[in-house]
Amino acid sequence: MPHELISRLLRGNAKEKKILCPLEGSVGSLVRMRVRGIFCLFETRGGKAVISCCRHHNIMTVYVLSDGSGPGSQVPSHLTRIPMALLCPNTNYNNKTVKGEVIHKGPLVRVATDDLILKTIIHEEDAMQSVDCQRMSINMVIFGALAESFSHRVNPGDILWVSGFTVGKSPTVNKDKLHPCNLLLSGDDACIYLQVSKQRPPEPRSPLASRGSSLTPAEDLRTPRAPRYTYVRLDELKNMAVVNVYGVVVFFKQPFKSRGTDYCSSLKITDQSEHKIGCTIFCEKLEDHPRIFQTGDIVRMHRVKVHLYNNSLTLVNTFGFSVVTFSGAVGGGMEPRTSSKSLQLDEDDRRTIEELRAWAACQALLSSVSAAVPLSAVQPNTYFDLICQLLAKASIDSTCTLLRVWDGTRCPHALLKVIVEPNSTEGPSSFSKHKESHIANVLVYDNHVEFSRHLKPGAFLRIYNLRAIPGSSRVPGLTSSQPVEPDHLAFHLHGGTSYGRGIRLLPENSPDVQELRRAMEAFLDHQDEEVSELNDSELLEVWSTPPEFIDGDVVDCRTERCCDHQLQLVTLSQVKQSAGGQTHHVRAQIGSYEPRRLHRALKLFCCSCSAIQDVPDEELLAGIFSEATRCPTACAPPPWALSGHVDLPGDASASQQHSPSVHLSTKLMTEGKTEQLIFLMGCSLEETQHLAAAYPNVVPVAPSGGRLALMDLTAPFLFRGTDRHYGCKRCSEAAVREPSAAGVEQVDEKMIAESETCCTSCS
DNA sequence: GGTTAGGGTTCG
Repeated sequence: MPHELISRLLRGNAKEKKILCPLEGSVGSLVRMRVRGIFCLFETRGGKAVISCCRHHNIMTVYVLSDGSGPGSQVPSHLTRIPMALLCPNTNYNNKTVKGEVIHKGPLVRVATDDLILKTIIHEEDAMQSVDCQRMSINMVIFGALAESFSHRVNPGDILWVSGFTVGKSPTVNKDKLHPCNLLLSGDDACIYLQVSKQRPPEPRSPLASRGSSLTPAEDLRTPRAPRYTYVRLDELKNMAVVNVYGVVVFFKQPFKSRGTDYCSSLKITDQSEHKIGCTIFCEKLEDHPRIFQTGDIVRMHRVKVHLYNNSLTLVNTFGFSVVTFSGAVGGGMEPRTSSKSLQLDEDDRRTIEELRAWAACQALLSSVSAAVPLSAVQPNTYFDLICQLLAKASIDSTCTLLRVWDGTRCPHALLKVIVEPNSTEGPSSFSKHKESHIANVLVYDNHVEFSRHLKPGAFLRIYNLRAIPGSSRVPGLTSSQPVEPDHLAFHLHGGTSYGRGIRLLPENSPDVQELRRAMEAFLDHQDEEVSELNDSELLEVWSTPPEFIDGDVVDCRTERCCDHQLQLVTLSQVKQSAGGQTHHVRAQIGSYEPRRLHRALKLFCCSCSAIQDVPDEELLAGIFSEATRCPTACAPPPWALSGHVDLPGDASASQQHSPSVHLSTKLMTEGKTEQLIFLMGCSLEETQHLAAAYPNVVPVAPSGGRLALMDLTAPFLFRGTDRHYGCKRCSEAAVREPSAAGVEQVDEKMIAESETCCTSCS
């Protein structure tokens, strides 16, 4: 194939890509060829091969502009800037450049074996350029090595100058309301000049990076390189050295406010050398501190300095410090906990972590440490960690705050009651009798009062070194008229940070929170049974909202009502004081609602067979997805699909050991709608959502009987942005088929549902 | 390239 033809194809419109060419060699349904450095994908059709896709595998990548003399000064002078608003298809943009700030960066998606695609949105700031807002942000599609380099180098907030691009019509303009064109970057000429956002922390200086020149070509990240970091064992530390270390946490304190400008974390780590080394971390921002949940966690620290203090070596963070924490559970997840934007995590790191986990599991390192205890197992006169959900909180006085928490289990001991004013409570001031019996009142003192100020009801917490005290003495807020209850268990979080005393917010994805949710779910299921036996007044208490009756007349009941604002606005307290049977106009903020788990109040409705089914809750869905990820079985992709692997960006890919794959319809590809529909296999719910943000239609699939199949119909069969579309378990016959979008401008849920023989019941 | 803290239970 002549090089000129391919060059034309690369720059040309979609129609030109359908040129027929003679079949060369053995061709299956798809074949890949390399012609003068250009990868072409051919699809057989009637003894001829049709070019499906072809990309130049260029090596040049993203240029990072040097700091200094002002933005844009190093962009080559032969390039003239063109306002984004003036871009239109089929125009020659040689020697032109478009400038914009990255406002969205999609994941790097691998299609076939050698091609990569990344979608990003850039925004043009300068007001002088255009008054048309829609034309101020544009989708940019980057192919090949440039996409890979972009994925590693560029982040939202960075400023780009783009050249060597072509301009095509945007297939998503109706949906995303962005510029009607796309910027397409592939081939030799495509070039990106990058000005890293000032807000972004600088990356560590690589010894490989060249210095002194105004333009620094980014490293070619596909080539294996020497390990970026070396780690020093804890028995080989030398005073005053700046080192990188790995260690198992044997002691830690949550960050606390120092007398200086920073928060201070104190921890002690060990490794196979059995040396225990204390570490002190000073950082102004809490998020830059080690995110340690429990002893046994593994930390990796870069750029800590060895100091000698009291004849012991200690580590203190120094310039360019970064830390990442992992669970210490053998065989556990590798989700990195870090604020670092440029996390590097390779096979060596994973091996080091697994080795430390395996080693620590055989050591008696953690035997003396207080483990987390559920409320059902709390013993009087002990210190323990409590993993719980905050339901409500109330300030008692300047040195004491009440946290009302639960973990779904019930403490066998009678618990201290603390009476506070309902209007001083954040969160619900009362609960059903059943739930109340599962709630622990935790009194936190002194420095923990300040931290508690930031906590919101609903948050998941780990409270460290909580003390269970029987026969409580007088409690602040208790008036003399209230009897002291001698045999009740009180929970105190004393002031100070001894023994790591403190509170930590747990993220939703932590295994502890997932376990907590299971316990709460079990509680709620049990409560549902009880509610059905409750009488009316108890129901009122549970639902907190009076039934829709006024003077015995049924009030019009709709999901949404409009207020005509004819009545005078009154306060809730005025309503409470007024006689019944009146209509009021109030404006109020929702303090709480029941049922807390809204998915219980919403149902999916099938318009074909009128079946009603529950909306699955997130945890159940996450379980279905992770189950499908865990059991990778061999699966032949359908003959109509072009298959490849997905590289998820940053942390996500680093933390997953699975290998997600993507299947694209070759038919859609030839119709120029490649990205309109992707079939995704082996991704977690979170990853699927992530990709759904970048691609208009994402169908999760799983192997079944050696073939590609839809997932269990409990799960959505289609993600469209944040919308989820479900099949009907009763009447949908789910199957994966190649969709046809001939003559259709845009792929939508209806079209997909029809081709999947799956009815949309709700979204 | 400068401070902070430098684990080891409150005293409610």
